[in-house]
Amino acid sequence: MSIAGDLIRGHTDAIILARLLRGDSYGYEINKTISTLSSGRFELKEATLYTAFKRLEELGYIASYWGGNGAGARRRYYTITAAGKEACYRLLEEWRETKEIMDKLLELEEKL
Amino acid sequence: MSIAGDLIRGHTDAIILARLLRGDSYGYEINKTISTLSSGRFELKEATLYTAFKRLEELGYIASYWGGNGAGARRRYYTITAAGKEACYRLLEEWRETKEIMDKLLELEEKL
DNA sequence: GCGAAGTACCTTGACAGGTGAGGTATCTCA
DNA sequence: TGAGATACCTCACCTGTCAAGGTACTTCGC
Repeated sequence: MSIAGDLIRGHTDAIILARLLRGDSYGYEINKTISTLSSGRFELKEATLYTAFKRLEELGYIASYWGGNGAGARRRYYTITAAGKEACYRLLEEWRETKEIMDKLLELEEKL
Repeated sequence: MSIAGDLIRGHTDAIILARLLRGDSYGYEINKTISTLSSGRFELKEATLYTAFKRLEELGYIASYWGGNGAGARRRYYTITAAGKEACYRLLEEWRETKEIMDKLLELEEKL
């Protein structure tokens, strides 16, 4: 694992919601997409993914339905809800802020 | 709290090491610096900070010594070790990578 | 002289999220 | 028929955060 799990902790929800913002999807596909987009450097473990789905559904941020299976087992699709969209935008904003602050804190050359 | 604790999880070590890279310091001061640099939006809780110190010292990334007290109680100063510097550079690189990947994963407009 | 406020450190227990390991079921292709 | 890909799910464990609580010293105002 090139990127430690704790680095994505707190970001998994944002990642999943952002993915669903682009259209309904199912676990296996989301996992593949993340892996592909990150060139294999990020990897959401299956257990992490499915617990996240459960959490997000309980929060009312996503909803699920059984969809047709393509090649393989049946798929459970997820849609993002209105509340989920709001949460997603909030998380995206938080990410922007986190980046900004982290860069400031890690910067080696700035003077206090 | 504007930025949730889980967002910095996995980054606390990097923050502390990066701070020590700029010179020896002690817990209370580091905490203040972080709070100041982030305009109060980030806040490492004391318990988190001291457990991190302990962890980092056990890993051999930092070393401590009792220093003169300025105004108030005695201070325990921390220095970054050679191993700590290495770790710090590695963590900084990881942060750069994390940012890049996260931006890709959260991006709403890109086409697959 | 006394109390409040600031400086400075530390520990404990609870909690939440990530994950290894394990399990189930279906479909395709050789 | 068996391997490999697709697809889902759960449990027990580990680690890091943090609320709460504690100690001790100094300065400053009253």
